[in-house]
Amino acid sequence: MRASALLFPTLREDPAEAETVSHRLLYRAGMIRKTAGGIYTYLPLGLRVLHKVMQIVREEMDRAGSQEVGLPIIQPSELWMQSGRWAVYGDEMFRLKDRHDRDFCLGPTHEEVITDLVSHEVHSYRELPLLLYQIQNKYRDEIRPRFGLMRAREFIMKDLYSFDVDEAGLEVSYQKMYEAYCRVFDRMGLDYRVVQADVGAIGGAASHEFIVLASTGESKVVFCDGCSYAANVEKSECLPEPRGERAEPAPLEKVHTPGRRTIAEVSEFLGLPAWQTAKTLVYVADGKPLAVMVRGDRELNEIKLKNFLGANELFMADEAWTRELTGAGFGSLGPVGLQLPLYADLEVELMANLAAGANQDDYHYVNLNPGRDFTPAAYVDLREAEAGDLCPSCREGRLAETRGIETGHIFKLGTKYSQAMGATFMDETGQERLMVMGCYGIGVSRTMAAAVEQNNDENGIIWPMAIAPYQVMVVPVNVNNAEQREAAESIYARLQAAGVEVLLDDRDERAGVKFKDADLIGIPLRITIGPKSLAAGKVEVKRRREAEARQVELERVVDVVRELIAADLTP
RNA sequence: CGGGGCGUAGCGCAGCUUGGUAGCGCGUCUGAUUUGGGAUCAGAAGGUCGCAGGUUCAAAUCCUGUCGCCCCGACCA
Repeated sequence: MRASALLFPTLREDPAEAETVSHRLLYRAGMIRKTAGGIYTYLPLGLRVLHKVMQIVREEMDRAGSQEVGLPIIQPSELWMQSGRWAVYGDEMFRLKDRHDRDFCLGPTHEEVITDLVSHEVHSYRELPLLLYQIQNKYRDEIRPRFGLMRAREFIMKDLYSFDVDEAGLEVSYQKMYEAYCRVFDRMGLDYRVVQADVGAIGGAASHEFIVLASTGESKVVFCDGCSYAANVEKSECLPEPRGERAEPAPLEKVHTPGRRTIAEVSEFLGLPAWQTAKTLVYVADGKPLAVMVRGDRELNEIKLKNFLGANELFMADEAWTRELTGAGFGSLGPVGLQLPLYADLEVELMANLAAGANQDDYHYVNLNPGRDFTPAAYVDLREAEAGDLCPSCREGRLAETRGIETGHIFKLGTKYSQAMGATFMDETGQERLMVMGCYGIGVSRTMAAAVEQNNDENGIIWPMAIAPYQVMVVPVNVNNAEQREAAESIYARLQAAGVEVLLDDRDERAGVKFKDADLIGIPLRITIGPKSLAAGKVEVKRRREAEARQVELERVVDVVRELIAADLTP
């Protein structure tokens, strides 16, 4: 491709609307443009990256023994009514009507459609296991689309569904996918972690997330320094460990704490460390209020609470409602005299002489002791894991914390959808049985953004070789110089002939402009053809990631480039 | 939906407080001189000031409504 003919409108300045690195750089590099909130247009360079990601995904899904299908974007409401999700899915689903006033939606996911298909077309254990996938646009009317491609309303996803005769079969399919996903992210050259995840609304038995590490990521994960344990903080189990010496219970005391609301303010005022305080929070689960208590220096994990309660809807009560229920506002809540069901984190049981609110504005109790002064309905694992925690798996190592972007998620679904959609088969004994399903997603467009989020510098994107829009950019310093132009054309032709994806910057621009653009769009290799080296029969070959270029004889250029590409394409 | 911010030329912004000829930088077009890290000079094009009402002799500016966008929170690939 010639840069003179390529549509890649690079920008010198950051677009005002873009906050995150990937959004900014993809925009500036002329790879994406916004068409509406959370809806993007892919320009030629951006689309090439997407295609590369898709191709790697496709190859690995095929290699794992699955088959590609094309499912409809527009889906009839009947299927969703059958699974019960038409009512449950809520505002996140784009809904539309046809001219006959029939209800449809834009597919946010495809469990219904695929299970319906399989229920009609597959009837025997002899046809199982079956793994089907597609790569397609998904539509979710996000409450708040943001971060460019990271959380869009229209996005590209690879979704794969497995159908097995039993749990053991599902286990095999799940394992296959786990490995296929690792190969996908390995091949793309991304630094990622596989972590245990919460199953969320999709439901099912087990789940892993594939997290591309990036400090700007939305997901927080913990991993053990001693064993292979890794989990999303939403999921990670917390083992209770006592902190400090277990003191003898002291007499309960009520203290005036004027204006002290936060844990930091209260602990400073009382002269106690935060871990000797506790915070009490009032929540509403499916309309019923309740209170939860965690150590002052910990964070409540709402997902754990939601799972424990088996609640569909959970939110924190606002201050007015909280006051109505407890008699005090935020900052003075505590377990004593509470007229609500109270659930305390496991750690609370190990605490002694702790401080907490008195359910009276500006008053706290000190020397509270669980069992003596208050008794929760239950002690439950409710807090969010954090760095330094004891590993729940090996019980020896300590957890470290990192952030990342969830680019893949695999679930064991079980029979939830096969039951609802009537996906059954005849087994060897003539018995009709439900298929056991799994579902497996990769956010293709999000992966593109995650790759940028992880690979960039002050000059722009640094694409991993495997997903770069072009592998090499050939830059003659001055196209008006015949010698340089001819050398560039010759190298361009030879590289193309050798099957290298090459972009020739034949624009009549100053060298600086071309270098800036090459860096911004992140082409991994650059061949610079300038007067100095050309006089010696050489050109410069520079890796985007490195500062220094190497001098290469003209006739060796193709070989050197191929070697560099091969070295950067991890198996 | 709650909180915060913003809509003025393709992009980034000023002007609005105190109403009175719509401005700057980048980009674009023409010409010249340039050509190894976003050139210089000369000239030019380009804007219903998001939209709709209202106040006023007069509105980008004041008022009301509305639409859209961005950021923070509850959702998720």
